[in-house]
Amino acid sequence: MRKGEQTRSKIMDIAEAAILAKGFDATSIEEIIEEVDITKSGFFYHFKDKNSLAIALLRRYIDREEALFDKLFGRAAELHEDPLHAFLIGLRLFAEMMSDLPTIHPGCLVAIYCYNERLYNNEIRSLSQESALAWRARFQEILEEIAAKYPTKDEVDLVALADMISSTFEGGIAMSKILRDQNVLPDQILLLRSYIKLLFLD
Amino acid sequence: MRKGEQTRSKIMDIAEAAILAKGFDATSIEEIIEEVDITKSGFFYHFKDKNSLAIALLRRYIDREEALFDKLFGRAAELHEDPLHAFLIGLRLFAEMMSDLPTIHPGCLVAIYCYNERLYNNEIRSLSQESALAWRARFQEILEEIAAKYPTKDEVDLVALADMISSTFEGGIAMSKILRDQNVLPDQILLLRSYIKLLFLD
DNA sequence: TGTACATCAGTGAACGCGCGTTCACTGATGTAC
DNA sequence: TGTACATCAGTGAACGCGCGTTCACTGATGTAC
Repeated sequence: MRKGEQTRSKIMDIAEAAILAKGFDATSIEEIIEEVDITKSGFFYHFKDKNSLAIALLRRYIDREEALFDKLFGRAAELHEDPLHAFLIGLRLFAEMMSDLPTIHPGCLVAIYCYNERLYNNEIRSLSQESALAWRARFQEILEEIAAKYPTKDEVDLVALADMISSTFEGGIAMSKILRDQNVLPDQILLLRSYIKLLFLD
Repeated sequence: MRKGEQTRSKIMDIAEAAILAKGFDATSIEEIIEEVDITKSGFFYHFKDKNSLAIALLRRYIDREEALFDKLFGRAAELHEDPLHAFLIGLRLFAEMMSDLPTIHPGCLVAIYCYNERLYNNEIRSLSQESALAWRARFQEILEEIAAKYPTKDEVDLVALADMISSTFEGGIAMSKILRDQNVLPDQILLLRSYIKLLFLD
């Protein structure tokens, strides 16, 4: 890795942590560069303005989240050939991962941005929406495969059910933060899992 | 209502709308007073600083939310004497109310603050946590009454289940905003209702 | 009923500071010949 | 192998503006006697 790339990702790491903890506006370039140990002009060598930092962080975050879900539910599919049981395993792996964090989940950048929304910033809104639609598509596909094999015990819209995974994630993070209790997020994921089980099984 | 009180609540109304739309830091006193049509000193006559506006807004928001839940689930209890069915009715009323909003749900102040968190501000953190604990207590009581009568079809922690109502609310709002689709929130509440039904009934 | 004083609900001007941004410059490293 | 030039990865100083906050003052309304 070239030196510039190293500095650039150091800026992004530190900025992301600060933004997740305090919000975008409350995080100043000044405090970022102090921790990175470069000057302000050094920052502007890597990012043309603060907004392009925000966008770079969002892109990276979305890619990582995507990769995480690939890994998680890919692994689950390896462990069981039945789509429903694989999904239930995936949700448990997900809950375990959220439970094993050393601290409270730092938060979701997409949610942060949606609560720090500047009306003029269309790119961030579009990126966020697209990533939420990608999550929806991912889970919708899984759920349709399940529904083709298992009849549901209650009448539900599979698109809304697909959104429930993201919604549980966002809600669980928010409640974990508000209650200052890191167990809330994994517990909510397990409740979601319980619902999926009751909905499709026995 | 005295003139001062009128101005004060006008400041709060306008500030709340702006904060829910853009976040706390992104909302300047300048833009608030312009819409209220007073001078900056007029603002500081009513609030000693920006932070005390934040606290006043949070207290009012929590009180209103509390009153809304009282009304909703009180009405539901009038409509059915059985605790489970009353709760299911309450959740449907809740979903309907969120569905009938003229626009996308403006957001939850508690969540906004948790994502705009200044580390130094303990009062806001405590107020938020207390209100989340109050929501938990409210729903835990209902759920225990239900569980005493109906055995659950899956092993669940009633405290986590009580948090699920708040979590669904927060997650649904966030996903509604991210997806720019106001149906997401009521749909998620209905899925929560479906889970409660499958968990306790038949 | 009139006067004196207090409180209410603000105004107007100024201040200072932090923050994002710009711009001219620079030493170190890489590349072409 | 040495020289010329280009690119990389920044530095240092300055700027301007918006923002939260302060402070001395003021007209309107309320209250006591």
